[in-house]
Amino acid sequence: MVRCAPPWQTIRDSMTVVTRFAPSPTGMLHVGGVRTALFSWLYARRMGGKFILRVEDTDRERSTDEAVRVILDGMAWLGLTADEGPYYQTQRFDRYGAVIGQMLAAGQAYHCYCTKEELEAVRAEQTARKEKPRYPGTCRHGRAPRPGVQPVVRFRNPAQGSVVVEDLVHGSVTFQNAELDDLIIARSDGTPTYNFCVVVDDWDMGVTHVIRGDDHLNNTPRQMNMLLALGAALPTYAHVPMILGPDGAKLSKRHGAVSVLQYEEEGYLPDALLNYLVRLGWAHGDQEVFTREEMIAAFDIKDVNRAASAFNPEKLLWLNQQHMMRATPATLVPHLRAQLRRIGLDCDDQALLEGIILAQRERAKTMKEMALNSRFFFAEHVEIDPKAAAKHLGGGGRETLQRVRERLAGLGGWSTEAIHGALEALAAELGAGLGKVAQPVRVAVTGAAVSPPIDVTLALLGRERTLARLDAAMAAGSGA
RNA sequence: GCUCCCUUCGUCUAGAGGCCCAGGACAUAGCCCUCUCAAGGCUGUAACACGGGUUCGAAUCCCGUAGGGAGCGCCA
Repeated sequence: MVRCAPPWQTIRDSMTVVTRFAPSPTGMLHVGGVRTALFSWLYARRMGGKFILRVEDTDRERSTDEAVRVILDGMAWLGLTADEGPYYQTQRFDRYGAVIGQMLAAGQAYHCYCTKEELEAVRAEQTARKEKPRYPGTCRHGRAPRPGVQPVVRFRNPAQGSVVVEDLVHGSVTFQNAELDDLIIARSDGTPTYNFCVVVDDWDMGVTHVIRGDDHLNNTPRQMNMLLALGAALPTYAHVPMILGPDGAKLSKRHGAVSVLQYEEEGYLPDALLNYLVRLGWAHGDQEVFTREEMIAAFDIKDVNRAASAFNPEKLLWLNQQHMMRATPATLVPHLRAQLRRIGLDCDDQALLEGIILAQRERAKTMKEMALNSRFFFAEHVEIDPKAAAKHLGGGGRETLQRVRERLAGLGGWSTEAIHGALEALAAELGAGLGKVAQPVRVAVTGAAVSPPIDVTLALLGRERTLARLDAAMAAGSGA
């Protein structure tokens, strides 16, 4: 992970766009984070720039390996490949320490000997007075070290003037420096804090466009002040709105705030998830379905909306099916195989799997659902749904099955056309509609009253299995 | 409480002063197609948060109000 010559020190083209996704592994990567990552990735791709992945793990207490794994695997599954990284902040502590030392020496930062208890007391008073809780500046103008107190380091924020954030999605936002207090950049144990690390990292890595959740908009002026103090160039900011749960409330575990990998398990296609997420807060005319290439070609961070949007599972489902129906069957085969394996079915017959995909994709919203609906193709014996049997195998049902069996057994070829012709001819002889013949066969062969067209179903199933199941259904019927 | 942000159909959105008694999509209702279920096609219900301005004219500009969100941490 550690490299001798970090790329940002060798490649330094100020003209190219550099974006980054900097998740913190304190919680699972969910759709909210993924969308921010997507916007950064898309923008870099669109501008022919670079996309960096950086893991913000400065909070060693709350960071977990599991969360890091989900970030890495999730990004890989989605195909949001980084041009650099992953970098880890915990491996850059020396660098942060050096910058802090430099700022201390320059008077841009200072030691603060106030204890947590003292500060909490001050905050309590301020809140009681209905004031904004803030650091009172006790140590700002120098203070003798206090025995037994390990000091923190605070950034000396300008007291006067204002900072204007020229945000790509919000426009200009002005903050008064008087509203900003001196934030802690190093804890008493010496470890640097988030707001400081991002600043150093984005600076070192040459990030030109900071695209992140709008919960960071309030942090931006302080970060800009630090960048200014360091003599660094300011990046362009774009604060994208957050995603709400389907109920309009904050994204919760109940819906949405689950690991992205959950969507893989549920049978969603990466392109469909990405397509869904890009349309949350962004649009390109009336277009709903986008391929990756189309997204890259049409995307611009400037077109992103300012308002938060609610996650809608139904539309994701619809889009997933749209992508399933537009994909080349062969590209879906690995997905189908994986889902079949989950339910204990192993099949490596490429032609059969492609045939099933073609037959099933317009009646399944996810690859998981497709696998579930296709079990009868592989099972040794089918369990016949009693309700379906009662409806279609009673009365003359069994007699119909016998006649179908005779026709199919003597059929010259085993194609959808041949099967279709035989069943239709039989229906005509019986003076009934195709349904009168197809439904009993469907129930006998699939166990249910629902399946792809009967000719397609039988063709895929094969003559041997078809006849065996017709026999089994007739035998079961006579026994009852 | 203070600071900042946000507000078009149930949901995602188009709309950058007249093209809008507001368009598309999901969902929903009905119809068509049809061997089942789907997919597909057609039709319908449904929105500019509210109040003032500016203007010949406002969803679009300005000011308020209300509601929602974020930040105010030795969390990120």
